[in-house]
Amino acid sequence: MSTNDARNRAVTMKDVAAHAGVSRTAVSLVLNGRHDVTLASETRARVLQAAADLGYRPNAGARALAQQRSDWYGLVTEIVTAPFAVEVIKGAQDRASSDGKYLLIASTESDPVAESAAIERLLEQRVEGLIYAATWHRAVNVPEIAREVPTVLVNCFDAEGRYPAVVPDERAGGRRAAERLLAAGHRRIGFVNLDPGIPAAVGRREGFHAALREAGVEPDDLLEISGHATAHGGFDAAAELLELREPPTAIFCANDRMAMGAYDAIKERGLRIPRDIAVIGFDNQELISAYLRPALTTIALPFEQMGSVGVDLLAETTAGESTDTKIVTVDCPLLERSSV
Amino acid sequence: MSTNDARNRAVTMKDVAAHAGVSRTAVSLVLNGRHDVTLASETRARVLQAAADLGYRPNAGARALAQQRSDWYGLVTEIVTAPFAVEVIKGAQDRASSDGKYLLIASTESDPVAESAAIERLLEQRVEGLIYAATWHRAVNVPEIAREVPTVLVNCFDAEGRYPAVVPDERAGGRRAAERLLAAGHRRIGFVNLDPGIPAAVGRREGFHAALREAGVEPDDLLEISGHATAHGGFDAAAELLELREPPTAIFCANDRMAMGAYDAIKERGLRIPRDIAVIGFDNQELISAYLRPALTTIALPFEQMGSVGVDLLAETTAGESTDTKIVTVDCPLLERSSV
DNA sequence: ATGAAAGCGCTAACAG
DNA sequence: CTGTTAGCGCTTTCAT
Repeated sequence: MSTNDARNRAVTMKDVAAHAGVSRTAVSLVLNGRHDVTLASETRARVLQAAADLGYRPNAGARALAQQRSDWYGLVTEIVTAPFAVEVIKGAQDRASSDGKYLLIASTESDPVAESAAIERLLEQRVEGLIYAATWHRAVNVPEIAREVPTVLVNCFDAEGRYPAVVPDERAGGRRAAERLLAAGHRRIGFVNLDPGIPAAVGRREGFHAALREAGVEPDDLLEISGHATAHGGFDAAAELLELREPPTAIFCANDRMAMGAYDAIKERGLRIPRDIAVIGFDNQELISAYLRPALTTIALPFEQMGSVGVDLLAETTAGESTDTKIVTVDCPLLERSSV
Repeated sequence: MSTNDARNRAVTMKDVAAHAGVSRTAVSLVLNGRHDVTLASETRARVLQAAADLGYRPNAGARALAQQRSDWYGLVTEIVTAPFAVEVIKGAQDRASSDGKYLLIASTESDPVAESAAIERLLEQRVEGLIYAATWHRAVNVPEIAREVPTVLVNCFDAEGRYPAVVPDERAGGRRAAERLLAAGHRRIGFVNLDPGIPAAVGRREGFHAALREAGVEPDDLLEISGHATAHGGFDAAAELLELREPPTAIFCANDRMAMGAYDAIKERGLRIPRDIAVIGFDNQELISAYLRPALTTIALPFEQMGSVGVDLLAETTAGESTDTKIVTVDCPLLERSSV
């Protein structure tokens, strides 16, 4: 057990040096494992022993000040409303810590003023870079102040392309969903899409169509509905689809919440999933998709990976290896469960 | 737009002092809004102007070093698996920032080694206190190292009572659920409980019984089942209840996931909620409860509030106002929706 | 190989 | 009311 606690003045390098009978420099060198300078291995051992004896703990702030380098990245996100934010954080944190960097997380509520203030705070802490993450894929306006430090966007992008960004490959995801359904033999596939215009709706639809055409199926407008992106929206849209003269044998819901609603509409009609009608979702919102009956086959949004790729991009930029504002796209894998 | 950016050496207080033609002390005094000393308001104005001109931004780390006070709290939690962690973070962050404190968030995966390491890291950053939050209410073993700094537990408690803690009032929650059902006229109420032994199961059951007895209803063992705490577990348990010779007219599910399963069991039998049978949940896992059809009436777990109370407790302890390890209990409100 | 000394940006006594 | 001085804990030349 260490000998210092919050009450006693913390053990410093000076104490360690004194205890080991060496200079502060020596201590610093040893403790930082600097092998570019050669020191007597006996000295090294003495220092290590002294540090252990005294329960020495480096002061990260002091080191940052001396080195002019904080080892911190700031992550700003709308944490409150975001079941997804957690995954981005997880991915970013893991990746960052493998680089010896830490994450300072600032949550905002998409209030631009609060957002700028939050970033200001991060800059006062001298973060070396910023990750700006959105909860749904879209164009964003990053506060100007973010330009003072390398910044990368996650699950969003700058309308004028001024920042590097990482976003999900919506198109490939839509294609993958369609292909899965086609592979199961479906030809009449209903599509319950999100609000038209947003990147997720556009991309998923494009991929969906591309896959259909490649399989020789012409997309049918009658089978496509844009619903309100909730369970209720999914319920209504699915109900509409099922009332068609020639109803689809499968439904692709552009998110899991709508799929949840579609399940209800389907079950209400006494139909069985997937025997009578197959359903595939998008997002992989675990809480829903894993617990629906039957469990929902869906396309996952790779939040964790986006977080980690975001940090990669940031590391590159910080290191000055690259200053171009490329947009990296990450794949949306299929999660096979039991609804197809 | 400010005149400094990441490339140029940042503007320091010295620069501001020079620009304003005053001493560094004066700058420090003005910028910290110290009204205990009196300075010429003209000086004050000059300093402010200079700071603005130069785009001065205080260096939080340097200030912390000088003041021997970081203004940081560390929050450690199993973030990955936790849809709830976010809410605790939100509550804690809001409360902390109103005290001028920041939160350093460390996520662990309930691996004790990683956990100690994470705390070690926080201590290196010289956090003034620690909040240790669990994702489900239980007794925990906090790493010894946490003792070096004031620490409070959220949604968990130390088996030996060595730390102050804030936990949900499970008992009152269970009582509230029962009372709601009783108020709707139900007398035969099924109870699908969590794994026996855990605080949530024990407390909710006690409260449930207490309310029943007060209403003159004797708890009936036949109506109580401990299920696996998932949608499947809820499905099976509800099915069992519905097969009873005298089935219940309402079911209290000890969490929303089980309620989700119960819905399916109920609907499969052609029964309507709440007309034929009422359902009440616990936890208020929004993604589920708000989107089920009908939306689920449930008892909310007050994560956000626990986070904020946790910070309060920590502030007290840090300020030395209190060193006792009291356990604060916070209320679980009823969320009225449409299933009762 | 080791130690002395300067400095990172800021605060806080204390003297003017 | 202002300026000087001395740290805070650590890193990093630069002599020795």
